[in-house]
Amino acid sequence: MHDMQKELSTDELMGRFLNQLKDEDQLTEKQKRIMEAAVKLFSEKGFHAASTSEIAKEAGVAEGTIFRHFKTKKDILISLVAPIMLRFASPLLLKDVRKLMGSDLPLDDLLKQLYQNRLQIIEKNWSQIRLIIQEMQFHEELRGAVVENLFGVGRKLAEAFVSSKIQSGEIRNFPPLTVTRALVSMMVGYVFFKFVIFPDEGMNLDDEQEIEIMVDIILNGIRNKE
Amino acid sequence: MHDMQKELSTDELMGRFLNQLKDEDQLTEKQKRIMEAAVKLFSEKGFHAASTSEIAKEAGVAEGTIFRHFKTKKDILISLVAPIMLRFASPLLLKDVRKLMGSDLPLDDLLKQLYQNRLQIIEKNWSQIRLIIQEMQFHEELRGAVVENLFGVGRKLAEAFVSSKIQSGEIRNFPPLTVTRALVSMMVGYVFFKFVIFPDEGMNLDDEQEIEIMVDIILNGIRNKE
DNA sequence: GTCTATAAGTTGATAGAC
DNA sequence: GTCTATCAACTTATAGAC
Repeated sequence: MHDMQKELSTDELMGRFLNQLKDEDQLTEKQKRIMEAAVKLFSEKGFHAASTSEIAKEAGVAEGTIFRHFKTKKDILISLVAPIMLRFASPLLLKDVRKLMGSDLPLDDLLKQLYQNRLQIIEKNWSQIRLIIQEMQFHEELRGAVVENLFGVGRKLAEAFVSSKIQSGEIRNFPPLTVTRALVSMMVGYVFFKFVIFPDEGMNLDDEQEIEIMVDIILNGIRNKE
Repeated sequence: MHDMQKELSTDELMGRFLNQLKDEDQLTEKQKRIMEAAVKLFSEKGFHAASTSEIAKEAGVAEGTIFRHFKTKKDILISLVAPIMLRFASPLLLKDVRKLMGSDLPLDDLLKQLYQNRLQIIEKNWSQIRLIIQEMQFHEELRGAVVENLFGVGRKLAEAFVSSKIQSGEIRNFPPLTVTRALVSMMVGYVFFKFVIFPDEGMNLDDEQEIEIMVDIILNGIRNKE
C-alpha cells in the first residue's frame, strides 16, 4: 500500500500553498521539467496509470533524479496542486472577478463577462483542473486544500456579490448561497458537457451565444409570462 | 502499456449493451460477486489503484477465478458499464421520466419531481456513476458507449419535452438543446457540489428546499422585476 | 570536496498463465 | 488455486560538475 506512507496533512498542504509564491522561483530547471511532465502524464492517463519511468522519460531526466527532488510519486502530485490552485486563486478570482463585481455594469453584461472569462480560464487550464478534480476523489488532503482555499475564497467572493445585489434590489430575495450555487452550477454543467461529454467535437453553438442564452435564462427564467 | 491491448470498439460495446438484458440472468453467482466487488473497489480507489487480488479477496474467490471469467482486468470494467447504464436508460429514463413528461402537472411541480427523482437515483448509484465518469476520461470506447446510449436517449427525451413546452407556449422560445442543457446543468452542478466537493458533510439545506428554489430560479430567473 | 545527476539495481506486488 | 514474468516505486553506488 504505497499510498499509506506518511501523508501530508491539510494544514501542511495549506502551508505549502501559501508559501508557494516565493518557492516558485526557487524551483530548478529539472524540477520544473519533472513537474511539467507529471502534469501532462497524470492528466492524460491518471495518477496511478502514469509511471515514474514515463515521467522521467518525458522530462528527459533519469528516473533516479525524480526521487532526488520528490520523496515519493505522490509528492509530485501534491507539489503540483499548490501552483495550479494559485493560478486560480490569485490572479484570476481575485483580480478579474473582483474588478467585474465591483463594476457598475448592468447585471446581464456583468454575468456574461464573468462566464466568458471563467470559461476561457477553465478551457486554457482544463487538463490541470481535471487532474485536480480527478485526484480529489482519492486523496483527502488534496480535497481539503482545494475546498478550503479555492472554494472557500470563491464562495465568499460570490456570496458577497450576490448579497449586495439582493440588498440593492437587483436580485430576488433568495438565500445567497443557493443563488451562488445556481450561478456556478450553470457554469459547471456547461463545462461538464463541453469538456467531459464532448471533449473532441466541440459543441454546435459557440460559447458566446450559449452564454448569452444561459445568462438570459438565469436572469429571467424559462417560463413564458406574456 | 497494458492499456493498449485489443480494445473493444464502441460498436462492440453497444452490442453488449443491447444484449445485456438477457445476459444479465445468465451470469453465474461468482461472476456477479466479482463484478460487485470490482464496482466497489474501482469506484473507491480508481481502476488502476484497485488490484485484481483485492477484487478477488473482496469477492471471496481465488484470484485465478477472475481470469477464468474475464480475459483482462479492463474486461471487468467494460462488463460493468452496460448493466450500470441499463439501470439508467431503461427503468429510469424511460419509465419515470416519460411518465412525468407526459403528465399535465404544472411546470414547477413537474420539474421539482423530475429533479427530486433524478437526484435520488444519482444518490443511490453515485459510486457507479462516478466510476463511469472517471473512467470515461481514459477509455474512449467507454465514453463512446455512454454518449451514444445514455446521453443520446436522455437528450432526445428532454429535447422533445422542451420543444413541446415551447410550442404550447409554456416555455420561452429558446433553442431546445440550450434549454435542455440549462435544466440538466442545474442538476449536474448541484450533484457536483453535493457529491464531489462536499461528499461527507452534507449541505446546509435539504434537497427539497434547494430543489424548490432551483426550479423557481430556472422558471422565473433571479432578476427582480417588481 | 561537496553537491547533484544518473543508471543499474532491489523489492514487492501485479496481471495474467497454467 | 498456485505460480511466474513483468513492471511498479523506490535505492544506492558511481561518476561528473562546479
